[in-house]
Amino acid sequence: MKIASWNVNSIKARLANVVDWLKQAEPDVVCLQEIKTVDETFPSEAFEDLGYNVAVHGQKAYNGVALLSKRPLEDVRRGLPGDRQDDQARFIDALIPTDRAPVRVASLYLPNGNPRDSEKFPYKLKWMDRLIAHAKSLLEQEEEFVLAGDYNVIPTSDDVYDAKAWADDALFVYETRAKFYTLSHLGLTDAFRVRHAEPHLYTFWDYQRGAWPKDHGLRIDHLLLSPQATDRLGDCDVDAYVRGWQKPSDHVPIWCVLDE
DNA sequence: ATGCCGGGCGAAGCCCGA
Repeated sequence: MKIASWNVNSIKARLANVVDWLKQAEPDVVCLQEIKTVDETFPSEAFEDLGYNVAVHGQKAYNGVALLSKRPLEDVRRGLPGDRQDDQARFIDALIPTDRAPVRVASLYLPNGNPRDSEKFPYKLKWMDRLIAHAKSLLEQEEEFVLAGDYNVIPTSDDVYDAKAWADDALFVYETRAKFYTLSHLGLTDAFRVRHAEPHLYTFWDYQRGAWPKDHGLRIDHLLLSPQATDRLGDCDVDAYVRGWQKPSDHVPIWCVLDE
């Protein structure tokens, strides 16, 4: 089962790209972020025509996440537990049956957190605390799971083109990375790093300053796997080529295969 | 790294992203 994650930066603006990529990549499950639209205007038909079931947790103009799956999407849950005041659409998960154990797949869009002296930074850290608590409860329930999405976290200096330039950014400061390590140290595996040890491989390149041709990127989209999912991990890679297409997202898909 | 690009909203120019 091939599971992919992609921050598309507006599903309406990116629909043609997403459909073209789906036809080539043929993922079984897709986690989308920054769809930037409400559930009612999400272009579900385009994906249903390709054989996908669709679950959406949308929001007008900002954020918004969705799941596409060729297998059934069961027990769909919208929103990250832990803060009833939080109305930003940044989390959806569902249980997906497979030939082996069912896998719970989450599509998450972790807050950016900049500027660091604004209320956005503590919101990011609190959101990460809630994600840690959610992962703990999934582990306690012994569900096999994949937490996929745009984490807005640069895990190490190997994951950024210029670590010094990003030293004080909310994606890379110590508090952010410490939360990410707390999450992964629960026993989760950064699937990409199982298959790729070499530094300076990215999932995001800014639209500005010629970041793509200069390969000034960041690795901020991640697939974190539970222990049982890690036991099934096959290949894992980034489809960087779509960044070179016309009208690209600034992020590219990351995917992994869970053996069956 | 300062939003220079790109999207939403809504019909110009501001908000937002990383």
